[in-house]
Amino acid sequence: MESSSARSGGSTRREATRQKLYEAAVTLIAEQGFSATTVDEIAERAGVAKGTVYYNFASKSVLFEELLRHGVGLLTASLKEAAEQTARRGGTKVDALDAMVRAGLVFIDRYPAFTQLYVAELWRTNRAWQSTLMVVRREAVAVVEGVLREGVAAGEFSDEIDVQLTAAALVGMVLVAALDWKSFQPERSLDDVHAALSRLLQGRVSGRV
Amino acid sequence: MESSSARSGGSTRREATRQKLYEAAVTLIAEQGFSATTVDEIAERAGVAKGTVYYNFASKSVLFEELLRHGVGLLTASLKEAAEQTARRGGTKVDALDAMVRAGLVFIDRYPAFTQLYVAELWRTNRAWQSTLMVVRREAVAVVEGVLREGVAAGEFSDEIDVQLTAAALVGMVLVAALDWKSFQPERSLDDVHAALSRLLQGRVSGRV
DNA sequence: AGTTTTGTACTGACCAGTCAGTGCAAATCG
DNA sequence: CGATTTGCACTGACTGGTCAGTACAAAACT
Repeated sequence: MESSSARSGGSTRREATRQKLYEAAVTLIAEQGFSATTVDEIAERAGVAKGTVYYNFASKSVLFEELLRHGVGLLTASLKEAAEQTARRGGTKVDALDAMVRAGLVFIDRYPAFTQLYVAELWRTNRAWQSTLMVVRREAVAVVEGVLREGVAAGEFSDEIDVQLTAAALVGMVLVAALDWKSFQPERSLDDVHAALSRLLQGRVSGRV
Repeated sequence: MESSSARSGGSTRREATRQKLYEAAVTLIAEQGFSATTVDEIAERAGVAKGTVYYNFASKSVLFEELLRHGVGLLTASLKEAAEQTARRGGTKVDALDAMVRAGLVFIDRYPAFTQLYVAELWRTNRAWQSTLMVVRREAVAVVEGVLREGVAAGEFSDEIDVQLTAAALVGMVLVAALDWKSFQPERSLDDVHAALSRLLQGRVSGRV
């Protein structure tokens, strides 16, 4: 009954084409923006005929939306994994936050173009994929908010903190620092960057410990 | 010798038109991005003919570049002012950082569209105004870096902090938190948001004080 | 044998930038 | 004084090019 080549869903060939298109689109759109990137360019960089793009995706915007969903899905999974692993090992909530900072850095290190593109589109309004982006953002930030809330409940964090705003600020801290790293001092190591952010996170900038 | 009608520089009329064009362009580009915004739209929103745009600016990109310079100039000045005022009053460097956080929030509160657009374009590569943006960014971040460096020199901050990266992270923290505030909970007061960020800045989230 | 990809050619909407011309107020002229 | 010129600011129809999306027959995969 079962086919020998394990196929879960679509054919492998088609999946490979879609993957190539994602990769081509992500770098081009990160560099130039959505509107300035042409479908011809995407097809060419993917090494594929233009018709193939439209055989695989209903339109340019749909391609982009699926790309967004795909990418943020990876990030969210990675953040969750980091938080859960820390919990399993009996770490504190600060440890969990720190692990998530690292997971964020690893993600950005691996997919800098996606991150760039995500930031560039996130606060736009009046765009077709706005709602998709909103949903997907909530999922990611919610992971951070969850850890903060648990920390408050456990008495590890002050109950005066504003969970939502603090989560956004933490995400912003990592995002901007990492993009800066990649853009302006790419020779530095991930550990190095992580150490700097850890210090800031734990208030060891101003305070003597 | 001197003319009776004291006119310093350009005519008032022209200046007013340029201002209208700036205002129209900033909101449209923040919403849709540079490439997706047409010159016709900008002209229409400014209540001006298309030709007038080209009478006042050499091209669409030039209009945008001057807009960027103009906006970041305002921000930089405001940050400097905050730092200097704190110094004059004999505040600590943490106080100065805090004052700059507030200045940043005030700026974003007043010019949310500009901030949006700035973030969206900052990490793009291969764009015409890339170099302009780079210069202008350095100026703004340099103000924060300056305060951090002085703090280290004065022994107020650990000399192990990475000035450049920490500055970027702080800017990111304020930027993203503020955009989140404006986008998702605009009813909150500036003081409220400032308080949350202050707490984070001073490590009063996790640390017992 | 059905699915996927290719290559080429095409369409029609859209858009940055141009240009000949208008309106108007101050300056110059006769 | 009235008539004419000058220069600035602005206008909006027009042009030349670009690009998303379509069409389709032949080829390549699985």
